[in-house]
Amino acid sequence: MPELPEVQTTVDGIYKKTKGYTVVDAWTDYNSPSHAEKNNIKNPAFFKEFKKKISGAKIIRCSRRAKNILIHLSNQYTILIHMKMTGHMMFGQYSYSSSKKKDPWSPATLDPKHPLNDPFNRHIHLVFTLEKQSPSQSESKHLVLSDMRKFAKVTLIETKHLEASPDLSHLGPEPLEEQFTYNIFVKQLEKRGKAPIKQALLDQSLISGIGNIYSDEILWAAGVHPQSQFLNIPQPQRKKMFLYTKEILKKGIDFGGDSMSDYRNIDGLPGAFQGQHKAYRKTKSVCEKKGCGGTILRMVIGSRSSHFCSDHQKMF
DNA sequence: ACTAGCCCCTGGGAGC
DNA sequence: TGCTCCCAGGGGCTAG
Repeated sequence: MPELPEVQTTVDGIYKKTKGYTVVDAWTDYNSPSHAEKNNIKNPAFFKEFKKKISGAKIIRCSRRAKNILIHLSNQYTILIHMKMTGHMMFGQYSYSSSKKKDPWSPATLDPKHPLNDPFNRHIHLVFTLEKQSPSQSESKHLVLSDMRKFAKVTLIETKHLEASPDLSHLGPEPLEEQFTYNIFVKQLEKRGKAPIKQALLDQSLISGIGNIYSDEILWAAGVHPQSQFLNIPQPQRKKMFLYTKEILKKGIDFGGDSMSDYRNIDGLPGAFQGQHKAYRKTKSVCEKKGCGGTILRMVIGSRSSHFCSDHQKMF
């Protein structure tokens, strides 16, 4: 599922592929007005306005805040995309078939082995048609959102109001920024110092961008049991948690994200971090820590599954 | 001010 | 083979 490293990889990919392109059209089949928020393209009236406002605008920059993709347009608006569980963005050439009611968009290529033909890439519910305005490159390209379970949220915010918007204003600091120091890490986690540390790490208002996979991996590396309370964790383990938070998130980016589930990059290709897991979804396997010999267990904490070593992850 | 639990959604896997 | 049921979970929301 897209966490900080997957979203960062996506954002970098979108920027590389789409900078300088102009949005000329948008299409969606998200349509759940009974549950949709007012400011979400799942609301048909909102989508109509959304499409009108983004059409003709140029993509000038792309950035990330927590697990949100931010596509900044030349007209002072920013498209905000939260991919939730199963969303991922891809860039390429697609064609539309009006005869197919379900998933009518497919890659223009017919080669079944082409990465865009991966079944996980065939749940396209949002399409931006992009054009370069130079006559030599007038061919249309598409930036699409594949989202098997349709949890994604897409909205449009005036760029100057971004940080103050309800989507971003509650978010805690970015763990990979230089300003994110050990003191800030401690200060943030102390706010929920009595909650299981697993839940505190997932709390986006404390630290941004960590999800279920990376929190399991950070706690495994630091040797901390997921049910420990932060207030009881001694300083050496706290320092390890801090260092591994940065290190493991960076490693996730270096490996191109985690595709154990359905995350794919901008080209429709899987990342490789799933091969690096030490804990997440390794239930019943032998702990890989040198000389440990423990077993990876699974436990539900805060209605999220948590994976940890029975032996070297200590309860504090 | 907490937290537990529901909800959105669909494909994959287990069990029969 | 095919049906039913359970599970995956980010984050918004409500109820307690």
